[in-house]
Amino acid sequence: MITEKARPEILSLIRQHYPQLAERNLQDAIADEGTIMHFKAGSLIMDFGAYVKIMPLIIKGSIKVSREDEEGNELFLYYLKPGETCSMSFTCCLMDKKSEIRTVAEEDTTLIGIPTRFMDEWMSRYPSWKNFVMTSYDNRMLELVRTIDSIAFKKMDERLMDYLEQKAEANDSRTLNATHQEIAYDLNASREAISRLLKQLEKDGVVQLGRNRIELL
Amino acid sequence: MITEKARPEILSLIRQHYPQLAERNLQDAIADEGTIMHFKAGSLIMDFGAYVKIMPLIIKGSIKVSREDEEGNELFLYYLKPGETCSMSFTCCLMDKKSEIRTVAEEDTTLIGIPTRFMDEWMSRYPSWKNFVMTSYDNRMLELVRTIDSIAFKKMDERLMDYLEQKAEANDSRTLNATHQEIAYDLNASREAISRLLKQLEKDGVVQLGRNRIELL
DNA sequence: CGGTTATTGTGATGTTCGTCACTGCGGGCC
DNA sequence: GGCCCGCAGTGACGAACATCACAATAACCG
Repeated sequence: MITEKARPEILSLIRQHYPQLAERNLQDAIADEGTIMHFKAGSLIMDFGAYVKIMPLIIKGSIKVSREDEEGNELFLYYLKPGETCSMSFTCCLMDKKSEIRTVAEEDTTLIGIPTRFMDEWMSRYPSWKNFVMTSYDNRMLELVRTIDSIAFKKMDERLMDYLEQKAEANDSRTLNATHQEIAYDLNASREAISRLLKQLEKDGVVQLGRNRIELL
Repeated sequence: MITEKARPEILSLIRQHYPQLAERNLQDAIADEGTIMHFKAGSLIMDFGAYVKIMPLIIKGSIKVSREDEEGNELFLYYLKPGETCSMSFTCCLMDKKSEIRTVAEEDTTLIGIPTRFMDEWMSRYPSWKNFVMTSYDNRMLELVRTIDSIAFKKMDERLMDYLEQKAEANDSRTLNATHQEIAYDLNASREAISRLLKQLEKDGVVQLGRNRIELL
């Protein structure tokens, strides 16, 4: 992970990716207090149980958010993309609580990290910040409900297709690099089941498979 | 549903059930704008797709929150109890969006309804209101993540036990009135499966079954 | 190039439900 | 009492995976 302070650059990035944060004073505050951070694809940004110290405003790339239970079962929840933030971090900040989720850089990712101590103050001071935070919450909530729908109501083949589509979008590419085992972990399924379903999808002409590679057609 | 304006009573209820909303001005505002509402057990408070017009502060009873997909599959999410509010309503208000959930009174329930147009203004004006809203969001988020854990990682017998425990708590009674079919709907399972699992739980000495009645031991 | 390791394919078998087709039971109501 | 009807119990069968045990490739590396 590489960090840098770069006031003018932050200003420009915010204006470009977060136009809804329109107040000049807020933009200045972000430029003053924020830090540009770079994460390499695959690097762990925040693990379960970690105390969150920054709130990320994502600029470039994408972040995979997932959940793990006590026994180590893992489950993919959703991706965060540029223009979005992690609402989970948000409450962790305010409440000084441990993280319930894990975040990993899906691609090479750039974000502006805001130290948590400003969250609360800005909520009262800048209406557009308040709206941004509330909207983020709402979007994440919706994302979680959709995840619930998916797990509760859909069968594995459909969940798999949804997953592949989401991953393709997060990576801006219809050709995905992933092993069947990794996918199985994300969907909390067995590798064999995923292999067989992928084979079926290939037979159906929906994907093309290679070693470590899945191409969506 | 019965509603009433009752300024002094609202003041007293708020102080009793929402001590964290400590600001006098806020309490006055709630008393001025809020309405006491009563719902009979089983009555529908808000359906899918409805536009939310009030935010409920629950005083007495409990509310069942559930989700339904396009094909009509239903799934129980969580209960709301006194001292809590429905964060989902909250964003619906702000964004003027349709509801993603259904809420039904589990017991006879009393709540204070706050018209949605005050939500936003109060957020900026009263820090304790802002904190209350943020905390509610966080709690609901956590509740959703726990629901995901339950569906994704647990088998039906464990989910059933969890469900019964939650229902017992919501109803303040270890003796529940419900048909196997109703439970099956809430867990998105088949009646037969629930019947068999309950029978097994009875054999294990965990519950005692009767017609329309389940007693937790 | 050969050997090692990561990845994928495949068959056999078991478990957890879902579905279907009934039976039995209990309570209310004519 | 006899009749319904909603609820609960039950057996048979199948579908959707999980699990286990390997075989078959493909990549990688000294």
